Amino acid sequence: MSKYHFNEIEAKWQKHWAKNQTFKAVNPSPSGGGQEGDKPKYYVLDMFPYPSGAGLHVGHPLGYIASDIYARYKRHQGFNVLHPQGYDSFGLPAEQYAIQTGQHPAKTTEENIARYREQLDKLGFSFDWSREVRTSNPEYYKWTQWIFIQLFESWYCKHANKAFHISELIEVFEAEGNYNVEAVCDDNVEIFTSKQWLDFSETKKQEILLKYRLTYLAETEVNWCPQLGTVLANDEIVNGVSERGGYPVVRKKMKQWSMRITAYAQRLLDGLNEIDWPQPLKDSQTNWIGRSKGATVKFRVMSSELGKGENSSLITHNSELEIPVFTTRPDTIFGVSFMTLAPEHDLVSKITTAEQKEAVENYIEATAKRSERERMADVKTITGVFTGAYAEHPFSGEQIPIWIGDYVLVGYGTGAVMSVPCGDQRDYDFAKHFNLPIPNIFKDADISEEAYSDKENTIITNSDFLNGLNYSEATDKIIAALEEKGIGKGKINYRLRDAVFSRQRYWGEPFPIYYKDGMPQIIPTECLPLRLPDVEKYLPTEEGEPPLGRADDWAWDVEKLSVVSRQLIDHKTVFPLELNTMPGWAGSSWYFFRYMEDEKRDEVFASKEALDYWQNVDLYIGGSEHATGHLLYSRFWVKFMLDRGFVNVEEPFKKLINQGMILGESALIYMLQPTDLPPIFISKEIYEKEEIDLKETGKRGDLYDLYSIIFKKYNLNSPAGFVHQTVHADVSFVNIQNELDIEAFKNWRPEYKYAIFILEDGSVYELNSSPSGRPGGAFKVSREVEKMSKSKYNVVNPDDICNQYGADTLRMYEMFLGPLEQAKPWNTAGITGVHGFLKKLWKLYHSGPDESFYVTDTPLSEGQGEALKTLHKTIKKVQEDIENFSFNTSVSSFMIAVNELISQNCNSREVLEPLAILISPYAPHIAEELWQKLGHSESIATAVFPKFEQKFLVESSKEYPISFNGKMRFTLELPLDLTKEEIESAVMAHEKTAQYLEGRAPKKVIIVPGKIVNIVG
RNA sequence: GCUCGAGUGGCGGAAUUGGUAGACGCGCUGGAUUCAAAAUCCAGUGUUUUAGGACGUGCGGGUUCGAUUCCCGCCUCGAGUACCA
Repeated sequence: MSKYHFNEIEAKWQKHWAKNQTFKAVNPSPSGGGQEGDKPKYYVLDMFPYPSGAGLHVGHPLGYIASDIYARYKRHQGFNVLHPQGYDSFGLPAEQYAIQTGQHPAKTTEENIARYREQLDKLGFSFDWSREVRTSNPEYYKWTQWIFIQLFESWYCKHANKAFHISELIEVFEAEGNYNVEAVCDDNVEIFTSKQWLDFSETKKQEILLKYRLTYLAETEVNWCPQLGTVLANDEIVNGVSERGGYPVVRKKMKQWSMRITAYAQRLLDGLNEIDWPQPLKDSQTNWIGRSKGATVKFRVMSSELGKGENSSLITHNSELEIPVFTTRPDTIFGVSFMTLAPEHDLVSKITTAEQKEAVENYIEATAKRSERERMADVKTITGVFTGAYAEHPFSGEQIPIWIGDYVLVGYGTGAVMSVPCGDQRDYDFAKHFNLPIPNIFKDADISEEAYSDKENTIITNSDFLNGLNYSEATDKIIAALEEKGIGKGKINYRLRDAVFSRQRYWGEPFPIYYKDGMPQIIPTECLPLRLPDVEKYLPTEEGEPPLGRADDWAWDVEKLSVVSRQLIDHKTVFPLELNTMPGWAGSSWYFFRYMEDEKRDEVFASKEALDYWQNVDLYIGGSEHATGHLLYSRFWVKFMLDRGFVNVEEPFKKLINQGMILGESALIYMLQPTDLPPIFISKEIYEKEEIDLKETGKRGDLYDLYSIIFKKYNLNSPAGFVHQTVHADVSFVNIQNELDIEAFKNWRPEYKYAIFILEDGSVYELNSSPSGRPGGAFKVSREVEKMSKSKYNVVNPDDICNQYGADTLRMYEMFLGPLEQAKPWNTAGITGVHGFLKKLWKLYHSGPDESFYVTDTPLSEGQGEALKTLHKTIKKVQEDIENFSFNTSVSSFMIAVNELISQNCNSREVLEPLAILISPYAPHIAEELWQKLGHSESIATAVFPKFEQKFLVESSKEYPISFNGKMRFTLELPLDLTKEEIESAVMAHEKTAQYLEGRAPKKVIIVPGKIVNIVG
């Protein structure tokens, strides 16, 4: 009578939840009272998606399902749960699409969001949509701009180790100049007194302040991608090409906004100890920040004319030039035999001698031509050139030749190294290649083949006052000596660079900045948002300006306090606005705070009460690809916002889980494309057999005979070469046996319409063969596991699965696939098992006549304890599993429980009611339906999670495994309250024991009560 | 190269503190039901065997009464990162 009609049930409850706002989170009232205020809070967040035109595929929901299970579980546990969702809706694809079609990105974004929402709703997530955010929404990016202004108006004090308002810095400048200021700032800041400061012009003051601001403008060498017409951050480049599109990237100097994230390097590192994140993710942040401890040392350049003279005693130290280097091994300073500068180093042109000038210039030109990618790919080739100049060793006074080489990177450290060939492999290789001396300063170390880089197990020698010391002793002593001489000091260096924050794009947040006398000025915060202007085209201008350069109304009137036409720019009251926009990570670096606010969104980014209540994200779920992007930038912004008192947490995400990627199983087809024929497709086994035969015998076989028949038929000569290629077929044309739907495939592409197919049985399928006369053989494709992508036609849409099996099945199946954090290929082979389970679950509650709902209220009597045992075993397991994010194993537990309860003919409310709650985080729709049938009018969402009671699991006896020498031989049921001695005598008395002992006396009997018995003998 | 992770049946995977290896599901085999099919239900399913057993968690060793689990050395695969001084 009542079958499991999942489609009806799911639609019904999705509608019900939306209508009743079942999952709306409520902030406690400011007075502190209210029902919600009594509950502990819990904040579960997914990394919000970029709404792409392709829609959701089955991989997207994996993390959302996991977080939804957790959020629902926490509601059952009595928490006030915040589980919101939104869209990271600024981004390149919408803009690329706009360039191609002229369609406004806002419109495509809107459409894509609508589709995403429809797909998400079908999966039954318990999101509170009333708090949705969209980063491209002006009401939202108003606050992104606001935060930018706060960064602009802040500086970082190294002494207090936090950020302060810029006005506090100005006060210091006015009172005493900048002599005592310890700030994170540009390298080239001049020292001035308070008087000098007061005498500076306004523009000069602004210029100086810009060197201190946490976001600043600087001429920086950036990764420029000509095809995309924009700058890319380091984490947007993969293997020297752009992450999106795979276009080449070149180095280029541009005036760009940067974020002084380096100010926070140490705190970003330290914070990792406070948060519960996967170790690999923490490791990659640690590597990205790249802390290394060492020292800076200044080497004085010798006057080059004298330096090359034979009589070195004549050399005077009158050279003004110094080369600072950073080294992690100051203890090896007496091993320095040359120095190497990066080709781009500023000093190169100043120190190069006349004789070497030509060689050096040629070398610099040659390296500049090599792209970053070539330079990276070709690490083996050693190149370099001598500058002709020498430096003086700070302790021995020896002259050290100065070389340039492209193994030294201008962007790291000081762009120069002191080369110690005996201790560093790169220096060693360079020295060998150019025949430079390799003095050995390690006692008993063999450096005939390679450098000796083990710093722990060595004693320094040939090193003057460092002789006989080990690494750490020598390091301490040399740093003290350097500091005493004033030519160096201990230093921590970070690999982390300041983050470039400008993008030459349209579809991003406009900077709230205009330019007066070339200096950036902020737009008053009360005028925000500064809305993105309309443009006719989304491309850069002919002059190479970003797309915003095309906007007519894009100037700032300081009197009217509004955006006006560019025509009106007079640099007196109307000024040009910034043309760049912010990068994708701007909006995603603080969105988690926005969800906390539900009412005063116009007044604040999030109110103090909301921030105080929700604090930070308790559980964050998303992909590991954001390890060094989003997850680092968010942490940086949160630390900054804490410093300035806008929020009250040091870290945004307390616990983080990376869900593994669901991969697609692409369908690949072998193809031969003759010049005058439609393509010929070859079934998998036929092709692969031929490949093997060809390899083994060197002869072409059956497949080539088939080809010649085909070619003959069309009066063609066989092509000279048989070049096969593989093409992707849409996975929807392929069934579970990897057989292709040939007709669907032919209709897919016009060029395949007349294609010829060689089937698995060797027969040929052509256009002319009528469907009835079609040969019996199937056509098989080969499979390859790849990332799901539109271009590989391996995308599986969750909607199809939902229609066929239901959202509850999809949810449970995705969890059942394997551990959450593991990457796994999508394969629907097992889905029927999970679907069958839900049908059985339904049946368990419908054991009445004609499959009608039947649950009895009669309490279980003594003898029916088995059902309660099953229930409590399951409660225990499921609760542990959820808390350990081991969702795959709890699905098995549910299967076991339902199988057992069916065989026990259980229909008791005492068991079936708690079971419905247990399962509701996983399969919420069926659980709600059963809950309602059980007679409840309230949603199951906040029903109290069943309490595990040990008493139902107490056993009186145990089936002991009896093993001999560690091998299990038989089992023996014994009461659990026996002592060791009693167990031993019971086991020894058993006939099988004697049989396995074969007359030997046991040497030893190990008894672990409640676990095992092991007899050694 | 470096860092991290993983190797278990035909497949996805389980075994959370060292204690009966292979839970659960898929697939496969046989059976029941059916005119037939779907669906459903029942039984079996690591390999091997002389039917007692032997072997079995990437490979080789070790610790232990006992190792998928701990230690040492290797192999393979995956991810990240890369001339970082």
